[in-house]
Amino acid sequence: MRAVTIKDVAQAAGVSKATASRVLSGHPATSPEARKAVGAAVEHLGFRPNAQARSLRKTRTQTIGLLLPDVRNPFFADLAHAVEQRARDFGYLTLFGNANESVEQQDRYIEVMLSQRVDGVIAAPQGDEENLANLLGSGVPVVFVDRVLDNTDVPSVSPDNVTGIQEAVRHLASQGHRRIGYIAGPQSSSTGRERLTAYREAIAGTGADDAEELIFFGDFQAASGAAGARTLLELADPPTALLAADSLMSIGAIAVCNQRGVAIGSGISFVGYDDIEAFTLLNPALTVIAHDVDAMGRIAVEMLTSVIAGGSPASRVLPSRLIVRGSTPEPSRGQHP
Amino acid sequence: MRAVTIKDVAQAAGVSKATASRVLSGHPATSPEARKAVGAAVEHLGFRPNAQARSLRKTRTQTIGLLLPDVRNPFFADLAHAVEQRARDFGYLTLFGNANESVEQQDRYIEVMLSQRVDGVIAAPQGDEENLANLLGSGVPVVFVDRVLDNTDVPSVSPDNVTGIQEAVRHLASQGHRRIGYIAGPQSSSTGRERLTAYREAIAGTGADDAEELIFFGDFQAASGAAGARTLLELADPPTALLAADSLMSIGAIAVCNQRGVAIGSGISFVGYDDIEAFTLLNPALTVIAHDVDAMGRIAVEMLTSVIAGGSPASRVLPSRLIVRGSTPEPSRGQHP
DNA sequence: CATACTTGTGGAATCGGTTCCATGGAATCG
DNA sequence: CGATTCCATGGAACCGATTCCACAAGTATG
Repeated sequence: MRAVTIKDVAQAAGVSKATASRVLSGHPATSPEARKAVGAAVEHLGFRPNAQARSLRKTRTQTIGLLLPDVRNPFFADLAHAVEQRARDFGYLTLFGNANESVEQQDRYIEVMLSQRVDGVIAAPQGDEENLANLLGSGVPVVFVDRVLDNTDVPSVSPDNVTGIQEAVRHLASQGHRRIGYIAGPQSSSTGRERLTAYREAIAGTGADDAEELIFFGDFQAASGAAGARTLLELADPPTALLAADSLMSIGAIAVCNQRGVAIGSGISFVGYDDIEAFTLLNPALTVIAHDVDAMGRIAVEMLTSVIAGGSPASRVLPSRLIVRGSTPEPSRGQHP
Repeated sequence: MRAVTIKDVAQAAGVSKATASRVLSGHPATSPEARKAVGAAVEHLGFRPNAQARSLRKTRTQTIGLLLPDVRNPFFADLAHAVEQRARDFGYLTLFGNANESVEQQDRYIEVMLSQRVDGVIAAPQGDEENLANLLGSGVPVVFVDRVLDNTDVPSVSPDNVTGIQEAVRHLASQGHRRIGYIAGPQSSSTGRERLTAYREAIAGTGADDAEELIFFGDFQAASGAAGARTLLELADPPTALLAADSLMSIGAIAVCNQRGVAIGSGISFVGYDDIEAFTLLNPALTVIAHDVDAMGRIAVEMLTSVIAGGSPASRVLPSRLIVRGSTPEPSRGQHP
């Protein structure tokens, strides 16, 4: 069962390969008769062009690579979905690479994508420039998403890591909280660093307790969120409010609070990161720092197509905002401040 | 900045293209000198073989397609991750196709995958055989995962849709529940049909109330779970326990219960489907029907490699089991039966 | 009416690898 | 020692599309 080729189509239509190809690619210099004959042959034979052969000849593959740390993280799943949908609009196929939170696997995927000759890459980078040297040195158009690397001039779309945290800290302080625990992300990522700085500045601005013991350093994974909650709850003078720097660490921390019978909303106030669907299930629902993941994915694709076309779009920072729900109630309503 | 080709490598190493190719593909008939020279040239020039050209000549692309309804569903995200990891072990790249719960997009992705000449496809099919005619008629090896299509002899890995539901219904009945509401999946999918049949048989077996009004037909999406919970809670004689046939409908239903102040665990008992991480956050934690998603993904890949190798592996059904947690408490402990 | 410009077409080259086949030299055998 | 086998190698064909180029026929222009 050999696949049908354009040669078979040409033969069946009584024209040359060249003419068949022109008809199929919508070239204007084709006669109505040729169009009709080729169309009929394609239909009859069930011809499906070989994408490999096409992209070998053209230099474009109409494929972009999307390099993510982990699809199982709801934030990245949403991002993947948004990127894929928008890429489709531009006629691009998206090749997902799941680095599985490892720089080695990230490197392997970079190699694969370059071998596949993707037309461009959208990456949420892990590690530093060195880990991405292959990609950055390849000349392939790249756009960073969610995270940024210093010392590079790669265009990026990232969330505003300052405003959301600021609003959250002020919100908690205005409710009388003085000890606000913070489960930080890894300082190797721009996101982790910027959010921590924002937390420190906001704490200083409100005059709340700035003890270093209130900060736990996690790694954006659920387990580290759990570890953070344990550590902070066991302090001699434990925090009355918790703030976590990403969705998975929020999940881990909430699980620990539940296990220990520390009731969220009454026993402790909690602000999570990313407005994922599951957070609305909690009772009370979670106050979160939200940003528009769909927009982030869409814009990343648009920026990449611009880079592919030879442009050099400016990096963008998308707004974050605090969505107040039941997990950070007014002190008068049962919260011990 | 033209890409480095094997011709450049051959030239730099002072050998022919043929020899360079043999060295690169590990052909035994190569001299140590040739290996050394080619190796050095590859290193020096930064050669990266063009996957397009290679798969054009060989008939294999070392790529498999994974066709899923929606990555944003945590169950499918986990499945995607498992498939990708296992495929990697076999030297395959995974091309994700997100059908976005639409048969049109599914069809589009089938076309893309066939054009890309994937070596095989793992699919959680939507619709019926007709919607997959292109794929099934193409001669490309296919394995179904999670869902099954009748009237086809495609090998599949699916969860045991009977045992888990049975255990859940018996568990609830043994706690004294007589009216057990069921939020069913779409009857167009094998999973939806089998789970409903299991529910009906289990209800009959325990002698609980088998009123048709206790069954709501959803579509495996969160919104339909919410609609189901609303409808069932508004019955003149509402159920004292709810059971939902997938994770997203569970999420929707739980959200509605929370909104209405119907406390899960005390106001109503609830059994969810799929043991996703977020469910453990709930307080009380959710009793669920769980199955081993990782195993499902791994086995699907193994079966597909077997089909690619010319075998015809037997379909497999993986066990489900009930994990009892706080959302279905003993009646004596605060549950009104 | 001769020249120039379109228009549709087919032959052939091309993209970057892999692989068949022929060749020459070294090793092995009777 | 001659015949056979083995090994490493290079030339050339090939995979399936696209595209350059030349050409023939038809149309517009001076």
